[in-house]
Amino acid sequence: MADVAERAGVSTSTVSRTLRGLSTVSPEVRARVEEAARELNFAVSRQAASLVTGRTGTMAVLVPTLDSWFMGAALSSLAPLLRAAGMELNVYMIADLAERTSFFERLPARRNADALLVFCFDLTDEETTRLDNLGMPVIYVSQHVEGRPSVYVDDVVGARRATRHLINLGHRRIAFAHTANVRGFSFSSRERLLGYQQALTEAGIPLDDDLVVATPPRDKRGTTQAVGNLLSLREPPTAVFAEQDELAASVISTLRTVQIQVPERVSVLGFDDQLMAEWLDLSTVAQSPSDMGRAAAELALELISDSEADRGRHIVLPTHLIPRGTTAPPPAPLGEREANGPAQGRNA
Amino acid sequence: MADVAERAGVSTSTVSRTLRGLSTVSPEVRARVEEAARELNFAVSRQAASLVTGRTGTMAVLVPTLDSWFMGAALSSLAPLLRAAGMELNVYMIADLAERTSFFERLPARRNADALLVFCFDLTDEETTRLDNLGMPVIYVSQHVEGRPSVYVDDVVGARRATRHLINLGHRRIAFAHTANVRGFSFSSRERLLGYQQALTEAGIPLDDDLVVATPPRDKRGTTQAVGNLLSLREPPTAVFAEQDELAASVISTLRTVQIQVPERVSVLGFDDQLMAEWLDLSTVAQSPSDMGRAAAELALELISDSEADRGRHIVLPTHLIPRGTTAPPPAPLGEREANGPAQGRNA
DNA sequence: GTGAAAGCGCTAACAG
DNA sequence: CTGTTAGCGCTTTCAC
Repeated sequence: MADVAERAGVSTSTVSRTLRGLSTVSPEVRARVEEAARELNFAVSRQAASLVTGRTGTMAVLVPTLDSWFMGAALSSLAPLLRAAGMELNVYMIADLAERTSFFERLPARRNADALLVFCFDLTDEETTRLDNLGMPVIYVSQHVEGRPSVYVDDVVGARRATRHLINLGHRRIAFAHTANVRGFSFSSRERLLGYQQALTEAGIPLDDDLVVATPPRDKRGTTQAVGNLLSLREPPTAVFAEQDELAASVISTLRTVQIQVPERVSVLGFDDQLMAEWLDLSTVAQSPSDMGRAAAELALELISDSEADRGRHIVLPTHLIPRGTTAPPPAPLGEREANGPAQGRNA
Repeated sequence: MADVAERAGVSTSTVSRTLRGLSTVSPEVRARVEEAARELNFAVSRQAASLVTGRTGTMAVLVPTLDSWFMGAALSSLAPLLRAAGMELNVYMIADLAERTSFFERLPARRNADALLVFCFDLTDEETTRLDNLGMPVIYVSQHVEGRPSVYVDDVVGARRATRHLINLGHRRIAFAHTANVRGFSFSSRERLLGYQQALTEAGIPLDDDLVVATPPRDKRGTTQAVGNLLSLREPPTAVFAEQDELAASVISTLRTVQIQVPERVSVLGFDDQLMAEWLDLSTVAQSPSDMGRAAAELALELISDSEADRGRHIVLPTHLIPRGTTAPPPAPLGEREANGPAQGRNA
């Protein structure tokens, strides 16, 4: 910066003021400084600046993974907002319990960011408390934490609607497939199960633990086994509500492999409405991680600039049921089919 | 840090030495300092540290998007390496030309990172030169730049292999579908087209521009139109090589919508080997963005710590053809089928 | 093995 | 409107 000052024939203060866009610089001096800066390829060191301002110009995000549809969409929509606000994006990815422990022990974000966005974790009270003392606004995304700023969709309601859709179609044996919860790494899964259970109970359908199956994430074999468990039940389900589109896709693929038609024999319903849902003509519950990312970024920027702002605000975004081709009425029971001909004609 | 020093009854120098793990601290003092630091929840300010060391402890990555399979996988595999090296991950996402221009003009990463990983961009010479003067190692990922460290797969070879697979199956009318190149935002696309063309030429099959179609990324309508163009040709293709799995999925979905069986009537081949390729039983060319991310991170760390290291090194990772269920021999020509009965029986 | 002191590059009063 | 000055919190000589 001294170089720029010298070249422009002014003091470093003036260079600093110019580069920060303060209006208290005369136009001609501003022009000289800007040119000098350009010629010297000068860029302000955020490090040095933050040392004195106390602000880092960085937004930190804590994520369980980066290779998921959800995180990709959320971060992609969040990034332009940060850029517009002149902030950088610092990603802390925590993939396992060891990294998690060390993160919460050392809290490396401390003093190195102006706000933290925590995505998708199922945090313990202790962890939440630890974050309270981080010295910066912490926003919870895709999860709600009592008394802290949160942005999420109502997974319970979404899952309840989804299940009701299946019930309305006439299904009574409805399975719920979820990804095995790597401890504390999936907040929504639990909530969606709850919604599923609520819908069944409301409809007077008894809960059956055998209909709830888990599979490790992105594991073809796991899905095959889970589906196998369902198919070998005394009274197998006529519909499967998968907690995520990816899982739904895997379930469909498994069913079709064994010649079980979807939706004629078994209906499958997802959650997310990823791009692939359209390709697969998958019925699903839509949520928008992009909207969540944006809302979270806006909230964070607000909390950074206005320390008076409401620190307990919850932003709840909507979900929508998108009925497509993988859900249909259940086939007629075996007895009736034999008596009345093909199930197709039952409702004609 | 002064607080920690006081609490531990030592000077800040000693605290600094302790926290950085230097061995010139006596065990008992070290213990005292560490406890004081823990009690005070102290975390070193990277900002202040970097001001004097000149190193920021940050790796910057420049990416065109975050919501793609490729970037997700690459960043997910890269993150643990950085974490192990005690570095943070700073993401610059550039989504359009305006952001791109401003990034290269201002180069905000200057002095705010120790190395820069540039992903997937089709850079101009001017941009490359600009990065040369960034004052930190710049590693190009999923693209090669003459004389600069690069990590990539050989898209030309991969695409040639893919095309050859189709030729070997008996196809002669082979289409190439690629995503419309938003100017300068897709390096691989061009290379894959080249490989496709080479394979055809080697096999003595004339190139036909009508067989090369483009569609905006992730645009169902665009795909429908592109496929429509192919189907309405005087001599339509019997195989489509899609430059990405996602595009292949979209093509298959379009074809099936109009009752054109895959692979009986038209074969479809992808590139990437995403998870969805398995669900769709999609034949494809596998590449590993995870390996690329890891290799890039390792290379970057090496270049940071060893300024003598070879700055022109290229790391080329392999691709593999994964034949699955969406590629098959072409149907017998119409004339022959009429003469000889169903195509199925032709080779019996 | 430890402390004192200088200074990294910048911003924020405060004068002028 | 601009310059001078004093740190921000750390690391790094250099003494001891």
